[in-house]
Amino acid sequence: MPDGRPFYITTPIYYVNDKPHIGHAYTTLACDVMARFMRLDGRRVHFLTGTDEHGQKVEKSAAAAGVAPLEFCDRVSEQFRELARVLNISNDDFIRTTEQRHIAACQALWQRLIDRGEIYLGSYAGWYSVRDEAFYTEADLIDGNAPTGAPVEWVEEPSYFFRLSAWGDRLLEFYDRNPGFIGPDSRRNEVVSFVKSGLRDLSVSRTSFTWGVPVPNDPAHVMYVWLDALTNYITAVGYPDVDSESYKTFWPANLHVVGKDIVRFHAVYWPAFLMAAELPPPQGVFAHGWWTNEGQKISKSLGNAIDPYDLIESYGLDQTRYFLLREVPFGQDGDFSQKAMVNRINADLANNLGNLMQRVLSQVQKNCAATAPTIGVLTAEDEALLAQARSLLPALRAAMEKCELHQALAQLWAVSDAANLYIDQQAPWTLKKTDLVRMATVLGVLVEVIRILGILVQPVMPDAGAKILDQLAISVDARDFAAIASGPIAAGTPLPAPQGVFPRIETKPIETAKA
RNA sequence: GGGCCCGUAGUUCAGUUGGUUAGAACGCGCCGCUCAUAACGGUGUUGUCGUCGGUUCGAGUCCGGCCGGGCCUACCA
Repeated sequence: MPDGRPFYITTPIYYVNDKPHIGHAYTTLACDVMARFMRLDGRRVHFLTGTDEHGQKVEKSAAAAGVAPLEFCDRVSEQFRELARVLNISNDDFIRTTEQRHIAACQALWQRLIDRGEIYLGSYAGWYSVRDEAFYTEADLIDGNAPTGAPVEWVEEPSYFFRLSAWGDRLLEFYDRNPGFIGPDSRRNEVVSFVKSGLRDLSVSRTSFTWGVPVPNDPAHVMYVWLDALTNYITAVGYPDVDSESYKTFWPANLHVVGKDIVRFHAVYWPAFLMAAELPPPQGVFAHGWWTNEGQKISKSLGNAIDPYDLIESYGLDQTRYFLLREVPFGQDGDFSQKAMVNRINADLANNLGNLMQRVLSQVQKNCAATAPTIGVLTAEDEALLAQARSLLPALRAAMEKCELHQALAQLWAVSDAANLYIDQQAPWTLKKTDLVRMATVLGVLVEVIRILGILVQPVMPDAGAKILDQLAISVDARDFAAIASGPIAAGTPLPAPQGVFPRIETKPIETAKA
């Protein structure tokens, strides 16, 4: 069980030039759900998140804040750690690109690429705008000026290049052989057409600033931030020690979850870098979408960012986790609204699952002497409901495999629906007057279904899942997926008095939009 | 400009390789139940499946035009 098949999943490392917001929370949450699922399913999981700390922007931001770059990074990186704590994220490691282990990994990878002739020294030339601190291509220019209107000058500077142009065909072949490498399909199409349109060599060093990983044997250059950043995924499992236990176990990663804005870096550059270094590319890259807030695009100018801390405070942690993953098909854009949030919480959590538990357990409490009911002869209806609940695990595995987190939740709730229907049809409150043995069987079947739901809901709602299982007096070592098969709680096991797990929201939605 | 995707009930969306009366959830109306967090169950409700035309015995499901919307089109990350 603990030494099951490895599963290595990563969030992107978050750029410290930005404060944590809903987008970061969402990505990390999705990874956490998959990581927890796999762990409960007996897989050996390595779940990585962290911060990306180099680059010109960070150097500038630090200067603006009047602190040294590393000190600046320390502060912001800590905010991301804090977010992970508050979200109850189960990451196994938190990497920072300023760590020594990472710098060593980057330099080792670089050297390997140099040795193979995949990186060469050339010069980067283009129209540079001092005001924008950016290069523009000929096509970008408008009337000889930058698109921003700033004046530009022709600049050439020495730069190392990665021979990306040589990898187009091999990338296409790789995508072809691994149809599941990029998800969802729409992103895959984009990436394929991007690669088909032809790749140019990639400038992978900079001389215009110093806050980065020094290029080996050429201290005037620091590495291009994406080469640096992407390498974190192998740093964290021990690279360059490819003989290490962790590297051998976890590389290649099973899944890099990313926002849709950084698909190209993960699905094109990263596998190219790795293949060029003769290292195996990751097995999957999945891009999720963006949130809008009450129908509006989130932007700094509108000041309508969604603060994850506000959501948690207003609605509860597990409620927030549930909403973000249930409301929108994973991979698509979605809209956050107070109304939708309250609706999900009340309809799915309070009315459906929460109330199911409450009505079952309160009857058990009153009519079964507060002990687990004795299950007698099963009818076809009993068998059908139990079979439906027991078929969840394989169905959820399939959904997880495809990153269909919303589908997994929909399936869970379909069983909760079925249980609500079953209890109405069986009417144990009527059986109480006519057939106590049958009543116990009905309640016993329901308790078993709730047990299974409680176990399976843990990846998304760890606390709520624990509360559900606490109320069924399930010991902590009987809460993984393997325990599903071990069957109902022994009849006669004392059960505590039921307590509501998911309260309804009766009041008006609370204001969470941050100005 | 080139490429990809989408437009289905009030809302959010499902709709395998074209095939009987187009589905789900939420919302809403009515009925039932009373164990339960005024929750649950039953039942009903509305759709020219964006639009025009084509292929076909038959198209939401394939082809083309048009309208509307979104995304990608590399070196800030």
